[in-house]
This record gives sequence, C-alpha cells and structure tokens, in this order.
Amino acid sequence: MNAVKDNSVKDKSVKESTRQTIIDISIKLFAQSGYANVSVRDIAAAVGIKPASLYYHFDNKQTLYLASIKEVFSSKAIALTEILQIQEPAETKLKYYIYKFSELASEDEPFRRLIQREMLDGDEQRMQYLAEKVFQDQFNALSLLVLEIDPQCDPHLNAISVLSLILYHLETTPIRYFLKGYKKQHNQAEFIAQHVFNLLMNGLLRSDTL
Amino acid sequence: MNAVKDNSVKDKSVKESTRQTIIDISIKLFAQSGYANVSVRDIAAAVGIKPASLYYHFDNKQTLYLASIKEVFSSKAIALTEILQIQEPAETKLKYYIYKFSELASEDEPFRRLIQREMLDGDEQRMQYLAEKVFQDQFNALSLLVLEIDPQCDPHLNAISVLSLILYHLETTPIRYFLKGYKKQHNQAEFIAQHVFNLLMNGLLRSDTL
DNA sequence: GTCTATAGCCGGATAGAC
DNA sequence: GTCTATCCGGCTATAGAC
Repeated sequence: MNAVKDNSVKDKSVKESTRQTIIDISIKLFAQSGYANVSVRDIAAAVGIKPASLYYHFDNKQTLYLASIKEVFSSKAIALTEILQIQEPAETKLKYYIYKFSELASEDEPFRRLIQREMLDGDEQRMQYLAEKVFQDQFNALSLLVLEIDPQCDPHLNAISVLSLILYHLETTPIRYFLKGYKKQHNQAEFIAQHVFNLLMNGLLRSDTL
Repeated sequence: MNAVKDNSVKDKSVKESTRQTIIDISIKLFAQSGYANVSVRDIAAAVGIKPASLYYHFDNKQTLYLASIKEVFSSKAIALTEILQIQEPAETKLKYYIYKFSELASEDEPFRRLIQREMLDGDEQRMQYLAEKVFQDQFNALSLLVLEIDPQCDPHLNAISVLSLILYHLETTPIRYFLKGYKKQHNQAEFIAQHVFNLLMNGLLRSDTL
C-alpha cells in the first residue's frame, strides 16, 4: 500500500537524518567535555548547520542532552544483556562475561565517559533511568552468577567488584600513564579481562604471570 | 626578638585567613558541581564577600581552582604516605592499608569527587602533578607490597585493582542505590574494607559471609 | 528545514573609591 | 582588603525571512 514505509528500514548507505547526526555528534562532544563545556554553537558547528537550526530539532540544550544519553545508554543496554544469556557453567559464563564486557567498555569511550559524568552530576531521576533501563537486567544476571559461584556471598557487593575491576583500569588511564609500571597493554580489553578473571578466581596469589 | 612571629603557629580558635576560607569553600563547591558550574559570584557569596574582593586574593578563577586542588590533594598525600610505613608482614600490611584507605576515602567526599573530575577533565600537566606529588610514593609502596605477596605478578595492575575495589563502591553509590541488593552498609568504610581484603585473599570463592 | 539577526542573560574580570 | 559600578564577551533561545 505505502511503498514509502520501506524507508523506515535503515539503509546505512543512505545519509542519516539531521536529527540523528546532531545526536551522534552531541554524544561525542558531551562525553569529551561535559554538558557545561559544550555550547549549542559548538554542536551546530560540528554538525555543519547554524545554531538556530538546531532548535528546529530539539526544544533546548537540556532536551538534546537527554536524547543523547538515552541513545548511547539504550543502544548499549541491548549488547550488555545479550552477554549473559548463554548456557554454560558459572565460571565459564563469568569468564565470557568479563571478556565481553571489557571489550565493549574499551571500545566505547563516550559511553564510559558519559557514565562517569552522570555518576558525578546526574540527578536522581536520571540515575533511576540509568539503573532501570540500562543496568538493571544485566546487574541482576551478574548478581545471580556470582551468587552461583559462592552461595554465601553478598551478590550486590561482588557484582560491583567485578565491574569495578574492569572499568577502573580504563577510567584511570590518564593518571596511570604517569605511574610506575605503566604499559600500553594495561588498556587493552583482553589483557584487562585476563587479569580480572585470574584475580577473581585466585585472589592476589598467583593472579598473573608476567 | 619578634613576638608577632608566634602567630604563625596556627591556633584553631583564631579565625583563618580570608584566603584560606576562600580555598576551603572553593574545594567544596568545585567538588560538588565542577569548575564550569561554579561561578566566581557563587564562591564570593558563600564566603560572604563581593566578587571583586576575591580578585585581591587570586589572579583569576583558574588560579583559584589550581590552589584548591593543590590544597586538597597535598593535604591528603601526607596521610596516605604514612599508611604504608609500618613494619609488618605483607598480608597484615595490606589489610591495614585497605582499612585505612577505605576510611580516608569514605570520609573525604570532596577529595574523591575532585579526583573523579580530574580524571575526566584534567589536562596532562595537572595529571602529572597529581601523579607525582600525590600518588607516586604510595603507589610505589603499594606496588612493592603486592609484589611481595606475589613475586610473579604485574604490580602496576594489581595495585590499581586494589584501589579500584575500594573506590568504585563509593563512586557508584548514586546508581547502586537503585540496583538490587543495595544496603546502607555498602558505603561504610569498614564493610568495604572487609569485603575487599577477603576478595583479594581468596577470590570470589568464600569471599564473604553474610 | 535552514538561514540572518538579535534579544536578553550571566559570566569573568577591571577601575577606582574608601 | 573590601567595596560599587561597569565593561564586555559568550551563552541560550527566539523572531521571522527564505
């Protein structure tokens, strides 16, 4: 009936909508410099339009920011949830999760930085959104997994510990660069994953071989 | 000869200098809201002076910010270095370190937030300052400690892992509040320290008892 | 849907009196 | 050392032509 509807199936060769371009560019800029340090002028310039045109697509800067974080977070939520679906023994599953999550986290710097920024400046409402729409499912799955490995443990505490080990190495890259023993490898997904899995299985003893 | 010199020994009952008051208040405000979101007017109002008066004490906003982070970081550096001076077996020393560092980190929220902010927005110069003047000594000491526990390990990697486990629980408090299994205890220094030490000694297995 | 032009506000910073 | 008064630049956002 309506042939035009087929266009709703996105063809990557077709130029994306201006609205989407604005969001994509905003994600990068907000992640890099933070909300207050990115002006509507900066975004418009990067997109290649005038600031006034931007207000045709979004009501104001706040709205654009919210659309940007929703976009980056919800696109990630799908990938994250999928990781924990496989049927394997608990330890294998954890190993797979750590490797996959390290990979996703090291690939997507804007995602990581926006989370860091939200932890500092996000209001309660945005935090709840982030928790429920992005992390809840996989956090619950990860909690169940660590509980399976040790039925005596506090799953919330252990799940956060797993995530912290992976993310903190990436978060601290800028300062670690100046600290003793820094190697480029320390920022590579596979290297981090290997270290974290060993540490979680054995503790500090026999945790790594050089 | 000069009796007035005795005033240089600070008496806590004496009102501190305006310059010091400005720094103290700036630390709190910058930590809470970030550099760009705190205006010179905000700071002046909180101090109880007019914005113009502030420029008698500091050249500009940047200079005031730098003085603030130097103050908060260098005051912490002393406390941190002291922790690793005791003579004890490696494991005891690590346990002591974890408990002390958890305590210091959970007590001083501005310190933690300013580090988080610097990780996101600090330039290379400030990062180098932070590394060399604040963290270098104790990071080296912590590296040696984990190396003593496992001579085969990568000390840089393990030292960061120790720090990550302690700090990430505190950093993620706002979102953890909305995640399953959250308890108030999870933010208490001693509780975190106990969990981290167990995890580092044993891995995920037998890491905690509820 | 994008433009030019501009309103209106708030920020950092300075001059100069007291 | 602190004040009042003020400059000026950058910011978000709107009006209205094309």
